[in-house]
Amino acid sequence: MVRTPILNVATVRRLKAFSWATDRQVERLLSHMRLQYVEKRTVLFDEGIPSDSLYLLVSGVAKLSLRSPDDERVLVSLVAPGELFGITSLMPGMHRAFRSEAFSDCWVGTVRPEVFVTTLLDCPFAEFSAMMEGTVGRWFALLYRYTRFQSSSLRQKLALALLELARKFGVQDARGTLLILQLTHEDLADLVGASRQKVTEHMKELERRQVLLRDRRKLIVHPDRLRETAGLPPDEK
Amino acid sequence: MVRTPILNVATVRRLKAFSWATDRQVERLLSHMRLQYVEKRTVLFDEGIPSDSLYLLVSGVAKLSLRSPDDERVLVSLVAPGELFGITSLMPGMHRAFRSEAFSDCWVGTVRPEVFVTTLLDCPFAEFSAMMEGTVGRWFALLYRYTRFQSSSLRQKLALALLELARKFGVQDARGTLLILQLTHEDLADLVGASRQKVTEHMKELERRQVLLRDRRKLIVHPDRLRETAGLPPDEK
DNA sequence: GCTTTTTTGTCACCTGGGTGACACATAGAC
DNA sequence: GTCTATGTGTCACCCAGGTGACAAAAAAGC
Repeated sequence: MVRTPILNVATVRRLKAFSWATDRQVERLLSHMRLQYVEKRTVLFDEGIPSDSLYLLVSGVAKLSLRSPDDERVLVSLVAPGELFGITSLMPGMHRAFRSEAFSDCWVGTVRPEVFVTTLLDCPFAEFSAMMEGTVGRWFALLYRYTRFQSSSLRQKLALALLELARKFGVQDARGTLLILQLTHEDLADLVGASRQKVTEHMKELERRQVLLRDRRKLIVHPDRLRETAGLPPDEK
Repeated sequence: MVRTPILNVATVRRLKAFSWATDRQVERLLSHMRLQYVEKRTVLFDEGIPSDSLYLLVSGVAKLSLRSPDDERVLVSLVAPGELFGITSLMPGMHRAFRSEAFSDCWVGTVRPEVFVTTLLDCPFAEFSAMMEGTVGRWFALLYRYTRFQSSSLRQKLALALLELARKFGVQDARGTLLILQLTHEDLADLVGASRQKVTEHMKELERRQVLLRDRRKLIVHPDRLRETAGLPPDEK
């Protein structure tokens, strides 16, 4: 028989994530939190779905993972009791980057991110969330890239890196997206963690396949084809 | 001759990071921002130093990198004009995780994170910053691990992963730090992106070197020795 | 223009880690 | 206790990508 865990103000305040909050805030938060028992292996949320709740792991162990192009699963992280997860919900219009499932039987608390923010910080959620996007959004994008790197070939890593560069430094051009940046193969090698020589080889190959082309030392890339070679689903914009 | 760029309210409001702010807020922020010209290759901040300013890249390209154990540099990311960086300053007591230097000649704006937060969000910095730690702190820790993975051998990756697990799931024990978690070699393999067989081999090796030991299916690790095998500087706590 | 330095392209060779296969150990299930 | 699952240990073999070396091509100085 499963016992409902005690989740009172004192218990919660002992968690690192809430140690700075007042009793009143924690009390209010708890009154808006839905507590549920989740059996091992149950999926809490899956990659790609809209991100609209924030979770608190009360007991047990949860798991964040993602499915790589060749369908292996990458275990991104294990969540310990007392941790908040599902944090993309704090940024506007985000979708889940990882899948979350119970690694063992868990008790999980769920709150709406708006409630979480307005209760603990008393500032409008929209502003907080825009602020998060402008600041830690970069971390998130990096984490996204690096976790995908995990199970990728060099060619796929290059494609992922070039996609990120195109998003940041790309301008539309008749022939594709022009990167307004002088990058040497060595820079790219440092970015994907490979040797300069192999980067040269793969860049030639990508050029041959018309995934990109070079005008002097400027690159012009084709985002759709990059997504394809990176093994990402087409577009998603 | 270098011209000082125009940095007025209208210009800044056009940046994605500030599009949601009011004119008054942007104006106040600008009045507290120090603008400086930074020549290519100049280091803005280095890994490990206390993180106490927030930066806005006005023009040019900046670079975030880290030095790996074997002294290669990993290029973590390139920063585009209009982006904020040096974001660890928004979390309490953090140190720089990456080195930042000018990839090309740049104009860079500097603000104190307290001013940034209180101006744009009008809530106390201490609370905001504690909130960040409790929520996006996890992302940051993950990013830290994954960027170090980049230039590490499998043994080093295992050590890094085990360190993270020890921090989250470790309890002190006479023989070291006991992980209260049943992990199979397959789980570890998924975590570091390797094959189960090689993980078995390296775990045996780590056991032989007394970096860790096993009691039934529970692991007891030795954080200092893990740091050493991971190629991290000793402790830092 | 010419010279020097930096980048690119291409080798041949080596190695860390992936793969498949199978024996052994352990731990639940009954 | 026995049976079956799942986890661990260890092979032999293969391949993506690292390394070093060097020539050709672009850029940058001057």
